[in-house]
Amino acid sequence: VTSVDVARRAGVSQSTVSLVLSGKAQGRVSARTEAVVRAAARDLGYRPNVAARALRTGVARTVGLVVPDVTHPFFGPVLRGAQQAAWRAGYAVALVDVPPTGDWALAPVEALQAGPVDGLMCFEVEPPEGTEVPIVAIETETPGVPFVRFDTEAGTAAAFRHLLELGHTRIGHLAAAFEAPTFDLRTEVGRKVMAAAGLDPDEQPRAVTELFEFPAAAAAATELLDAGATAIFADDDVIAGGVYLATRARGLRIPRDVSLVGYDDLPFAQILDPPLTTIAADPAALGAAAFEVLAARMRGENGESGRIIPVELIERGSTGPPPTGTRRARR
Amino acid sequence: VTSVDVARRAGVSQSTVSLVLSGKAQGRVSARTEAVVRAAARDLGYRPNVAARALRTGVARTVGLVVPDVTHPFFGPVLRGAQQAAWRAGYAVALVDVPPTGDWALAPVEALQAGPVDGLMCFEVEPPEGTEVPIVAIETETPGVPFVRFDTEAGTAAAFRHLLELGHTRIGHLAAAFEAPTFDLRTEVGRKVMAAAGLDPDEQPRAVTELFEFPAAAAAATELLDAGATAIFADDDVIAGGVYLATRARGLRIPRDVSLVGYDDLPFAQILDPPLTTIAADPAALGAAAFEVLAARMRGENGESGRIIPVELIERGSTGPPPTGTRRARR
DNA sequence: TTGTAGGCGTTATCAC
DNA sequence: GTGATAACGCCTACAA
Repeated sequence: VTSVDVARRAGVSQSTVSLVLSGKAQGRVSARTEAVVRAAARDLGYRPNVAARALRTGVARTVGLVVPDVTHPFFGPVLRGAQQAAWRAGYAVALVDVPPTGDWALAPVEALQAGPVDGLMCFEVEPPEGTEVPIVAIETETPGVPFVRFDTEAGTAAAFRHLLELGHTRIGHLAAAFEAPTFDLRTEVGRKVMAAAGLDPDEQPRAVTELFEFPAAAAAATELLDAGATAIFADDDVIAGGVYLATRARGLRIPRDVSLVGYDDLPFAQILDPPLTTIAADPAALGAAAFEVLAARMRGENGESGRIIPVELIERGSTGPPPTGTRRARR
Repeated sequence: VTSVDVARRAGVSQSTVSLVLSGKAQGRVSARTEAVVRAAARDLGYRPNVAARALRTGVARTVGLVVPDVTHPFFGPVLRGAQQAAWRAGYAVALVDVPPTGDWALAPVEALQAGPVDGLMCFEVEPPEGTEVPIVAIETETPGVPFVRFDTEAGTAAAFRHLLELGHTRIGHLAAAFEAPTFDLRTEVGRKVMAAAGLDPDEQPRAVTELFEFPAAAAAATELLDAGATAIFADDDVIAGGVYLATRARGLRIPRDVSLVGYDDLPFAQILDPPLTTIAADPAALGAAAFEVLAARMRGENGESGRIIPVELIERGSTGPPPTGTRRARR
């Protein structure tokens, strides 16, 4: 069913149908004609063909969201936030999951360049070079590209200060191997805060996990435990989850033997035993903000260069004072 | 940059370009010409305009995946599985998150009908009526619609039998209020298995949670605890997570005081304390299978009417024998 | 082996 | 106020 069918049924020309249905009928088409057209369209269940419209107007009313791993629980809410904001603005969101490795990693993104997308939101993914459409970077930064990100500096600093105030002097960093500015920043801020507190950052243990998976994180956490850490800052709640596994295997208890701070406040943080102290970030807000910044860019406004979203330390049960000397010596 | 630009640069006609680049040049275009065209296309960075192609061919090479809640951790892997299968077949996947409530719930789906999509995969969402494109239902069943789903009967039966074999005679069902065949099936199978074991299903406690969220599930779990359940079958791992919260608040221990079986084997199941016994289902396989069935339908093959994917009981630490009479009497 | 021509369903610019 | 008419970029008979 095309606009021609509607026109025929309404007894008008096809262009009148187009005028009416695209809302440009103001003072150009009589109210009577307009009503007839609308009725005909409804009766026929007419829906404009998006391909034809896109071809004619050069606009797809679709934006792409590129993520490195749909599987990570953090993305669901991000997508939902972006989707809602986009929906309100009359846009659809195409989700693209780029394969973690390999040179063809960007193949899916390139496919989008072909025109089905009017803009791109890249989450922790380096925005492709030489793109025609507007881009917004999420949780990553590239010169000249507008961005949306969390206040990682404040979040990380809050986490380390919390541990420091509890009296810890041996704070391990359980880091993600994933290459992204947000993780680099955590390392940097952590070192700075510890240095400011009189600790030598180079003396503090550090371990790296390749995957955002519990067993991998547990292996890395074990290194930290072996290095005598009494507190651990994990780059992410999933990684923090690995610490629960590692301590359990060692017969250690959180927070009695080791304190732990995670990052993201994923839902499962609250059901762990003890519940995880973590930095809460609102992923839906991130997604929505990303779309808004992108929308402004698509409208041609170049004002806003980025947006930083606040985060918050949630103290739950996984942090406490360091163990006394005797208890620590036990192992 | 259009195919006309490529043609001009290669010194051939536009149709020759089209022939070459759509792979239909076999024995119709000379190797030399073909090489020239390809070079020109590469130099110019030509990418066919999908809108134009879709308009001309009537095919979008895109399928939609409709989910009720992107936020649930189960979907990430489903999407990834579908995405991979689709990608290999040259299709893109458009993710659509339908708002959980309200009449406009299907608005996003309707938007897709307009033509941007060649097929639809509906996850736990009632497939819309009178659709033009092929549909496959995931984890839901509608007469006449091909489906892909897990072997819920086997999974549920395995869970209940496991509890029964452990000696439990008071088995609570912590159910999701979410309206879906897969959940109805769990109730039905659970009752059947218990009846077969000589238990009166109507005597067994049952509680319902509206949301797939830990606090809500915890509230419902508390009812079951109050009703004297010594074992709980949860419709889902997230819901099972609520039981950890509820037992902790009550000072009860899993599995000493109450046994628990979840469903889905979400990643966090392994880091809970004790690790959760659950029914493992492979969500990526589900997504991939859904695309395959849909692809067959899109090819016009009407043979396969559905596919059932096996699941498996993973015994971890959350199940054990029921407490002795004395211990139970204590509370 | 290559080129010509027509049309997919819209929107937008003009005449009427 | 309304209706022809011309693109948008691509694919595909069919003609040369």
